[in-house]
Amino acid sequence: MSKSERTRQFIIEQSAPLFNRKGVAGTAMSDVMAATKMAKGGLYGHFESKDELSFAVVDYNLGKLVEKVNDVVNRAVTAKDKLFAFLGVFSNPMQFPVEGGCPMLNFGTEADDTNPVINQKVKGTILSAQTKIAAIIDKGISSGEFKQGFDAGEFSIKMLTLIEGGTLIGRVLQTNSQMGIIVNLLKKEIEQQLA
Amino acid sequence: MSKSERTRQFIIEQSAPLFNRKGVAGTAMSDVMAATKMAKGGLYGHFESKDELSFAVVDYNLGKLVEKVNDVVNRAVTAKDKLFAFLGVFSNPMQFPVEGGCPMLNFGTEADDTNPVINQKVKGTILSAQTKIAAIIDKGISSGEFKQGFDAGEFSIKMLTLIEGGTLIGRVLQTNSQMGIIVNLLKKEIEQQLA
DNA sequence: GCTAATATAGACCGAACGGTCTATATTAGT
DNA sequence: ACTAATATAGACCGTTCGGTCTATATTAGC
Repeated sequence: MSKSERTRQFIIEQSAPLFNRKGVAGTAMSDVMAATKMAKGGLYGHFESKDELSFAVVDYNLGKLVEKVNDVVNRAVTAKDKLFAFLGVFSNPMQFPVEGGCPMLNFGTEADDTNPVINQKVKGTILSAQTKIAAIIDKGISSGEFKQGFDAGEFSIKMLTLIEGGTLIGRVLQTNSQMGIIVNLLKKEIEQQLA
Repeated sequence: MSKSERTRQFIIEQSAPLFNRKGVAGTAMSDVMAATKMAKGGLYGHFESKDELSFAVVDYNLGKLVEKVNDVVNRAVTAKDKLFAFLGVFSNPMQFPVEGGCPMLNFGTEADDTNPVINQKVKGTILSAQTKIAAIIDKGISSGEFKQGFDAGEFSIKMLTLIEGGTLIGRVLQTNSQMGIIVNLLKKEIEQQLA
């Protein structure tokens, strides 16, 4: 990795929590300057606009989340454990790879009306997350771990919806308790589908 | 209502969709000037800062939603119908009283880290919504409409979480279909709790 | 160690931001 | 209809925004 590439990556990493916490519109290049301790000229040598930086940062934040989920899911063996591991990432906000909460939620709400590029990125992440959940369930059914009747499509939608809704409510209420209830609820449902 | 009060209300109403769509940080006073066709001096005669206006607008948007929910819920007679009516408000985005989607979601995500005043307003609305759902269920249990075992606390959390999560995902994916699935799921669960 | 390429700092720019102020309309009370 | 109070327009202000440009460091190849 060249020096330029390393610096670019450094800028993205330092900006990631800023954008995730304050939003794209709410984060100024001066904030990025402060976080990186670089001057404006330095930054604009690596990104030709704030837009370009924000796209890279959104990719980074979404990517970190996906990476984390893949990581814990792949470490688990059974389908049930994989689903539980997936839930675990969202059940504890401290476990989040980037501070500021779930980037799907943060960038999803900000971008929906105003920023089609970012909207598309979030869209892709949400769809792939649902697909991933459904795939785990389908595999679990094939292997005989889950009942035949387990509706993978419906449950994957429900699970991700509850996760995102729970994240929002948890952040607004500044408590983890409701998310705990939600996650336990989902775990119970998963266990009921064990063959 | 005095002229001043009417004008103040007019400004709030014209600004409401702006803030709901573009967010507080994303909406400029120049946008408000355009929407109201008033000059800056006129606006600042009624609000001493953008902050004060944004607080009033958030109150208005949240209030309109609560009002709409109360309206349709009160019109229903049975507990089941009340819950269904509640869901109906969120199932169709066209039914929303203010364009730009659910203000709990919009302002909730924007404010969580940056704006304690707005955060508190959203917090209050979410809690009162959950309380309202739980109250409907409890009444339904008392009247014998619902089973004794219907867990009002848990279900109210689940229902609002699914609603908010579904709203987010619906907005990001730009489709109503997942929300339809979520709402049907909730309706089925409610019907299963009928005595 | 010299040189060519690259990376960076920081002064600078115009535009847009939130906000103020005064002169002028407009209103409401008598 | 006159006047006192109120509401409004729009010029103006300092600040901050995203972005540019040039002079200077710093790097990498030979």
